[in-house]
Amino acid sequence: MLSIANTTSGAGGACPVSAVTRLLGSRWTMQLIHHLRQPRRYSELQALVGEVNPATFTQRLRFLEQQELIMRHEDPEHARHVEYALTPKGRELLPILDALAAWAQKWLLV
Amino acid sequence: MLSIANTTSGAGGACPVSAVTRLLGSRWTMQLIHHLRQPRRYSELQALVGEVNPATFTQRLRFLEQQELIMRHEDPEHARHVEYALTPKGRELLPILDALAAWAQKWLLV
DNA sequence: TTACTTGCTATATTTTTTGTAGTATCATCG
DNA sequence: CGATGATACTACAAAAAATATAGCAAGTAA
Repeated sequence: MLSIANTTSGAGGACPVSAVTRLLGSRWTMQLIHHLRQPRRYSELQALVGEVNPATFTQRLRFLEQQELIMRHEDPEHARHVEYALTPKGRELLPILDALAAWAQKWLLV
Repeated sequence: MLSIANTTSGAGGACPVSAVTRLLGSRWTMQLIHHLRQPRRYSELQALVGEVNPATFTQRLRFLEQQELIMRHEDPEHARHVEYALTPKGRELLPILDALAAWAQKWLLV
């Protein structure tokens, strides 16, 4: 039996889909990861993602860092130069985001 | 000017990932679709998804129906019997949810 | 020196989500 | 036949999340 199937019965506790949405479900998260395909600086990322509020944006970065989906790297030579990059854990979401993007291309942006 | 503007996103308008998150980004949405692998009645779905608030839950169902990801079917014989099911558009998200679940299995649930 | 950029933080306001209660309609049981 | 219970919601106040806007310290460029 598939492990996905038997988790559908519970009250959402151990269901992997609900586990995922606790990580990726809040606003901007998926865009953020998407735009971190290559390492980016704070302001760069902010511009790419769009109309994000800086407080939310920073909070999301901190959360994703804490969950080990991204890494924050501050250049000690030049402070004020901060780069964010995906961890392996985060990088493995990219094919899924690609699939979502393909779905969107097909069904949304015709 | 840097090449930020001519990428897929710019200000988030036409980026397929941001388009997707406008549909799936709010809470419960992905769980909802996941549990609609087979058609379900309102209360059944509610129990599966877990601790959802009924107002949010209904709002989400209405929104997904409006976006044509799910269909609402009311049995005319027995009113009060309502079933929700995925449309083809919605059904094509299931492999992606499977991939997310697999990612969760690997990285989240030991 | 002065102005500007970067990577944030602070605060008040708006929007979303929640908790809890309630309701109309029907079926079923006694 | 009336009481009881389930179903599919709706209503409304309160809590939580997101937003707009302003500001700030440290560095960099002119």
